[in-house]
Amino acid sequence: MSENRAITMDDIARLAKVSKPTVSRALNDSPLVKQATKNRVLAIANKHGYAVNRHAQKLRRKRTNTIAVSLDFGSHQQGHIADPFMFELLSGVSEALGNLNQDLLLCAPTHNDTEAFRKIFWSRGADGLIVLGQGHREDMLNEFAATAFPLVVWGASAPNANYCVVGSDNFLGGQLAGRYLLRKQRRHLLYVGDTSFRELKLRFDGLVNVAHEYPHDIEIDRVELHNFSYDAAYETAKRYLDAAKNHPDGIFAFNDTAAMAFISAFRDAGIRIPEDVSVVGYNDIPTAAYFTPNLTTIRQDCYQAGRVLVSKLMRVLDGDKPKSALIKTELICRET
Amino acid sequence: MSENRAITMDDIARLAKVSKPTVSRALNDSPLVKQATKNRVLAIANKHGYAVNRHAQKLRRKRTNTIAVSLDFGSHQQGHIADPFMFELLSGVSEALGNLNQDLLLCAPTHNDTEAFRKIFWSRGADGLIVLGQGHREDMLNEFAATAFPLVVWGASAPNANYCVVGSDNFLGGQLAGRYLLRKQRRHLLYVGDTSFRELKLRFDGLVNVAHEYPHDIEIDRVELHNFSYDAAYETAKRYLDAAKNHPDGIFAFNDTAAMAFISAFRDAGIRIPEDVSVVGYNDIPTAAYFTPNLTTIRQDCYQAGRVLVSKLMRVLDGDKPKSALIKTELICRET
DNA sequence: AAATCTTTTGCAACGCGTTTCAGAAACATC
DNA sequence: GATGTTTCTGAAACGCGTTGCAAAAGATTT
Repeated sequence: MSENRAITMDDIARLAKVSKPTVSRALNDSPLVKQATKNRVLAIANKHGYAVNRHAQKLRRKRTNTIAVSLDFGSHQQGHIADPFMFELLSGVSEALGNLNQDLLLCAPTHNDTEAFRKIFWSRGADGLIVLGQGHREDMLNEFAATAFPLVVWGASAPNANYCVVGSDNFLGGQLAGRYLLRKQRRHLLYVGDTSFRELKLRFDGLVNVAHEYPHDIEIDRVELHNFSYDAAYETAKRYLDAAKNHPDGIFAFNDTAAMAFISAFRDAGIRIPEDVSVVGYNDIPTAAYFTPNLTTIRQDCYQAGRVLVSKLMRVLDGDKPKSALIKTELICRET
Repeated sequence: MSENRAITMDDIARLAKVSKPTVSRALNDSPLVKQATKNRVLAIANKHGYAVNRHAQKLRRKRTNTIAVSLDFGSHQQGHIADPFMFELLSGVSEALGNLNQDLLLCAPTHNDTEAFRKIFWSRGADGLIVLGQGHREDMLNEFAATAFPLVVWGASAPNANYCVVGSDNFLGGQLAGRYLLRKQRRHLLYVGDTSFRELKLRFDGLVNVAHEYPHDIEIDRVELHNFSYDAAYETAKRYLDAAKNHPDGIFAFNDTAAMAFISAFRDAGIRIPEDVSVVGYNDIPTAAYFTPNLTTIRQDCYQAGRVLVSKLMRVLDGDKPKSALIKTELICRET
């Protein structure tokens, strides 16, 4: 075990008394090699704990079987990190990649991610890129896609996007939330979220759409929330309540954290929830189910999301130009 | 942009009218190359968006500048995933690795991770391994370490561990929780956690230690919780309450999720929290601060954790045998 | 047994940087 | 101007698999 030089394919070849190409072919289960030879080579390789040097391999082949995944954790300074949902999404992607025997190179984008991503790609660090959370980088991503950079993005598809986007059916999500609130006899709705993000705008649109088709007059407010932390949401809720003459009776928040923050702020202001105000969140993060009150929310299937993201990317790698896709989106009703 | 053949170092050499080795040295900022030449080469390389083929590079050099990180998400079937704290830890590790220009290869261990890990290492997929959550795999890890497999583990150090372990000061964490509960005049404590995990045993020990040094008689119960999901914890809490004649007035749970589950179960049983029972969790996950009631908990500094894990591993890679280390551990008191 | 076709195997080249070592160029010393 | 140093550059080899192609071995046909 303690040889200082790593064991190579040449060693295996010598031990098996065949040539190096034969070993290579045997390990790759090539039909060119006789079964008996294959067995012998494999046995010897196993016995010696041989593993192909993947850099030599990747150098020669042109595929690296590695997918870069970009996930914005948020910075140390900001302190707060991505929505817990992103973790589940990462989990789904990880599983899907694992099933396809692809390595997962995790990248936390920094200030100039453009350069970083390009570098990874140009240097053959990965065959393609999965971006979890496009944020406001649509232009960059479009530019990437234009230069045949294989990528797939989690989010909402822009009309002019020339790359494949996989995401929750945000419009439907908004509709589901809207219908739920209207069914609860709510008439004055509040949407909480930064509509400069395409996903969040679609959720708002879905809400508005349902409200407009409703036979009664529905009032819809909107609070633009530019910071994703709980504390910022809480503060925003406070300010909103201070400024508003009458408070809404239904809230649809762009994520569960914001929903929880608004619930807390409203409660702290003496408003009863769920009696006076119904609230719907988004993502069904783990704590949503046991928040007090249990949070009604919109769930996305993160495992399906992972699978779809990965399979789309594989098609991109094959030269296809797959269509964007929507992930199963459903209301999880937790009214007590 | 659309040449089908990727640009190589030879191309840059030709364009800069120097030899390939000179380009290599210029890109690596070697003192052997004249500054003027360096500038010229770099300019040309930049202009053409050249990036070193990292597989050729890694093949030749013996370091890959890649660190594998093993993170157990839990399986699709189980559905539930790792503690949110793991996400923060991953974030910390990611940041620390990024600062050192190391790539992060994310591995979700499967049924036979032993083989998987070995393969990664033997195949030069990574220089070393960071294991987030050793679980019950101490033997495997010991075996790994014995064969000069560079690894660092997040968790608690076993007496016989021959690898470096970085983790929260679990004993201190238990003490902090214990002191907090005793300060609140609690006399009948309950520890919730699977003490077959070394970390969780230490937390229990810390609690017991403080109780024993206390001038009054303290009763300590223990519930072994083998499933990490909220629902399982809730069920366990229910069963515990059904079986117990009198309930405890202080709870220390091995993580925040379990703490929340116990709080909910106790409340659902008509027990007032925090009036009747004080509860302390562990990890300070994002939702802890805005759970109702706000959860008092033990916080670990995940960024420091990431930094320490990475720097220890770097020392292992340099042939050192660094000592295990404890991470800053503090009580976050959120009594209202 | 010779001729033909298949199935297996091996030689040599290749992919793309890095490193060793020798040699050229530039500069200093006498 | 000859000699010795120091600084810089390039030729060639190397790291380790994979692949094109030719050759060997074996099977089949005549």
